Amino acid sequence: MNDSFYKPVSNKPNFNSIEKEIIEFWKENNIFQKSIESRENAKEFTFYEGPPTANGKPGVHHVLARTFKDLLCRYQTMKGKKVIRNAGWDEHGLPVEIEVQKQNNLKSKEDIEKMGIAKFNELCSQSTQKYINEWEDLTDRMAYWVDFKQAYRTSNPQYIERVWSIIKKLFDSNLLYRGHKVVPWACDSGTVVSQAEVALGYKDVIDESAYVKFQLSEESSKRLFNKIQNNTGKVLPEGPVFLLAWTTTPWTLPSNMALAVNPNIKYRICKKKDSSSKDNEYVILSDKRWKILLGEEEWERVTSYQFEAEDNFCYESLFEQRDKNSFLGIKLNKSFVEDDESIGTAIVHIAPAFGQDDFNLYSEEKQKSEVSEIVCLVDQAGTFTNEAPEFLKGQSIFNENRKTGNLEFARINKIICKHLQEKGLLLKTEKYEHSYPHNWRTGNPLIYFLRPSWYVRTQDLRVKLLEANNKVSWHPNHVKEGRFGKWLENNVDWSISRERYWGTPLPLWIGETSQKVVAVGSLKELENFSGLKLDDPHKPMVDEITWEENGEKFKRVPEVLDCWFDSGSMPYASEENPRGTADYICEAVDQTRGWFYSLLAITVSLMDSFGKEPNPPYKNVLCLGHILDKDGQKMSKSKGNVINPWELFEQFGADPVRWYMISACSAGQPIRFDLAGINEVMRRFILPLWNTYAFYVLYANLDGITDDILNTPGELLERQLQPIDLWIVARLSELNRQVTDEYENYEFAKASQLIEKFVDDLSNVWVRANRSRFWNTSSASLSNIDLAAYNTLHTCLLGVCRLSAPFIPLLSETIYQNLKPTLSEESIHLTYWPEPELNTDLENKLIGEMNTALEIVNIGRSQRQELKIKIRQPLAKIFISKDVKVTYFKDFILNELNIKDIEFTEQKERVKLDTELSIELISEGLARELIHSIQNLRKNSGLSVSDRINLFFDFKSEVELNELLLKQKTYITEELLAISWNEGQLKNSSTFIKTIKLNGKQIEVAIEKVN
RNA sequence: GGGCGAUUAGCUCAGGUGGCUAGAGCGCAGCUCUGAUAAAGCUGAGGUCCCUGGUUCGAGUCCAGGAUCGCCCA
Repeated sequence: MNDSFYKPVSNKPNFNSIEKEIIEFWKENNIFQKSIESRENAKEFTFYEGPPTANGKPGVHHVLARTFKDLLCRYQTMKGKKVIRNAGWDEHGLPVEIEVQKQNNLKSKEDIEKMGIAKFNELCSQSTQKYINEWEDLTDRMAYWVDFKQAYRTSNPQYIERVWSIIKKLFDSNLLYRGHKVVPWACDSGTVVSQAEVALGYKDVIDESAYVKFQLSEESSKRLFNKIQNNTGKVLPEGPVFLLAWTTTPWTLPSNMALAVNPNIKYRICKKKDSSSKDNEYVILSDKRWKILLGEEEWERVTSYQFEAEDNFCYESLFEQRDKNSFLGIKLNKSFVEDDESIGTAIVHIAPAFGQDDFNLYSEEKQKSEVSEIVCLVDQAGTFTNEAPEFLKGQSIFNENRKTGNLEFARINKIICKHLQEKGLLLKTEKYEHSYPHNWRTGNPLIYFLRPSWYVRTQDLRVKLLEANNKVSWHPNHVKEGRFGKWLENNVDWSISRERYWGTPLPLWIGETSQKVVAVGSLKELENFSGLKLDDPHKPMVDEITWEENGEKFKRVPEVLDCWFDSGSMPYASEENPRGTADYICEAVDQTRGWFYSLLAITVSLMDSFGKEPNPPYKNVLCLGHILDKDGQKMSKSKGNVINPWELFEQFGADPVRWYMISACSAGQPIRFDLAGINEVMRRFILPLWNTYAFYVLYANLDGITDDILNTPGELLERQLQPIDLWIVARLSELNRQVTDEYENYEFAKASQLIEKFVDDLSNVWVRANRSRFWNTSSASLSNIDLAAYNTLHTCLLGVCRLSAPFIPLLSETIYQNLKPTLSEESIHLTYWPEPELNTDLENKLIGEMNTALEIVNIGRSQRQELKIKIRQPLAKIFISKDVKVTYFKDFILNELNIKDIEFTEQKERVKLDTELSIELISEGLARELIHSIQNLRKNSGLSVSDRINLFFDFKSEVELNELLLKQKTYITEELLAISWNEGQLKNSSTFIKTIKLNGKQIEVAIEKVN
């Protein structure tokens, strides 16, 4: 039918192409722009996009995040807000550099510098552009509305300039300082190795571990003996006292600065039994270990001992006399000094240059008192420096393993142990197998190594960070005080510099002699200092800018910024984004240490430097879990379980995928992504919704329904709405209320479940019970009762589409476009969020009574089943207890149960059936049996719903049956759209013939299509 | 090693402040219904609510300890 009012709808939809049409429609008509412009003077709702790095293809996890980003923005738009959302791209950072290194076979920083930093950075820049088109296409296809034209980009010179101004502000407020950081370091390539890369390179290796004797200083051992005497009364003969420490990295011993012991651990002081020796030798170690390490034969226990803060013991250097001030002595630590029965001595050798715990201990000491600089006797290539003991100077800490060709520590450890052995400072060595990080590219061991780094004093801001966090609504809530709160509570200073190339250059220039630091806040400022104009502030150009001041040369520090600082600066650094607090951000949980943190840390630091109260940069955060495959495994290329979003969209369409993600995701929990789940969503929700829509369109077109007819003679309520119509409208009204609440609470899965239940009620209760009102047998004009059915279904379809438009923007738009009343908004996404149709009292009354009616119907059905009376067989009466309030839905009950009359009586049971069958009832039951069979025949014969037919019967000798059916002739012919009723011999082969069994008796039936 | 989260039917998941005879959807079995539907309805089978203790008249829910999985940090 070409002149039908509604566009015909296929009941075998191809959602992929249907959705693509809508995307085209949006583009052609600038619907996204209109959704913002049409709210020009409205209150703003701010959304910040966490910038992805576009140096890889987007995957399903991006579809997940983008679904949740999109839906709330669309909802808020419908609520009337002006929702500005600009895309963003994170262009800097190590991941990009590594990608480029891989592609160009650059193994080390040396290789990069050989290539030239300018060339390298150019390649990095290109690498981030490579997939932007694909990102945009995917974003488009999945119907995520975000403005790419206004995208902020972290490598944009203006963006960098603004980041500079933030750094300057922090520096001027003394929130920035230069310190050190222990990092995983690859001596072979002279680079830092990222955590992710470290994880790639763990290997089990066997190292020579050493039990080393540190001699207590004379003064300290005197004090120790006195203390023991005072505490226990024991007088110990004089003799050297050694602390036994254990290390798996003897090569760090020359850089030792302290020993750590735990005040909670019980130690044992032992004395050597050897009587031939003049000296009485003592050793201190863990009580749990002395028997094993020393042995009862040669050693005796003297006393137990626990270290205290006042002890303040000192010990002698293991090697040639080093500056005494460079030793901190014996320090207490409860966290990393452990007492293990099978390993160590509970005395830990501390080399701050080569371990994070060691460095932390040093830093704490430094805060308490003046201490010397960190001792680091190995350079960044792994060679002992000139300050090292004579026998080590210029030696490498590595040697090549003859078998594997890889580097190892074996040689240097042997040399050092041998040296200590000769000096009597080594108890013994022991092979020790452990998992140790290696450079995953070269296979050589990494070391933990102290490097200079710039820090933001975020530790001092802990309280303020927590205060700001307090004002944030987290979804799920436990992240606030759990994962994120705990992270903030244990927050340390943020190391923001990286010894790399592709990043925002740190805008700090240092005077060569005075070491005076100047922070530069803009390119203009830089020009003022240097007299040089700079267009692109990246390395290496920026490093060429120097100037002289009072004869002193100022040069830039070599580092670039941590790319998290870039993205976290986004509210302040990008022109494209509105400043101020975001109403909403949404990323995966791992961003607690990433973007969630950098946004907060930068905002709070800035506020602090302006002397303002700490406030968060975001009000609501939705944390998403990670996507796993259907078996709970991480998706990875090597496992081959990665799902390509494009294939999903082609197979199912974007909206079904979105709906699956929304309905299957509990906030913050990992989601097991299963194609079977999308299929289920299709069957459970998408197809019922679509089929209900197709049903409406099919019959509305057949009945010539138009917008005018729906709207003229009057409003919905003036039509002859049946009780059941009011019920489904009440359900829609209730749904509106509930769904709105769930949206407001960020409970999107719950909202989706409510919508699914409604569509189920609409499709399987309301439509099923009201089919006949759409199925007009005669061409007579529509009754008001029938019109009311069209009105009701039309209202419900549009209603449910609007309530689910943020979730399924494409399909809801498709339906809206076909059903929307003339003069209504151009797109469903330009409409305003609907108000509930009814008041709650009326809602509750209608829904409550209908629920009772549904219960009655269930009881009736199960009674019929017990009595073995098919629904097709009409019954005369149903008796319902007077206490049951269902009068309003009387007709519904009678129709559903195929019963003629209802009577409310005093009775024990709620429901009782009158099972007596009159001739009339029997003939009607038979008629319905017959109709059912012939309808199937029509269907199987390929006739269309509206085809007219001629009916032929051969009743053979079944006279009784013939009479019974004749009584129902009118009913049967109307139902079957038959224009003639013929009895006798069946016609020739042009008809469709079937043998039908009725009441155990066989008759022959044929139908013939009328042209 | 630390932090956070999870563990409930074959599968995917619901179960504010303790009252549960533990639910839903899918799947399974039987029956029913069907001219919009790739449907639907009814009935049924299927659970030591991860384990061990504790608090309580009462614990899936609260507390302590442990196990396993995931993420983050060491």
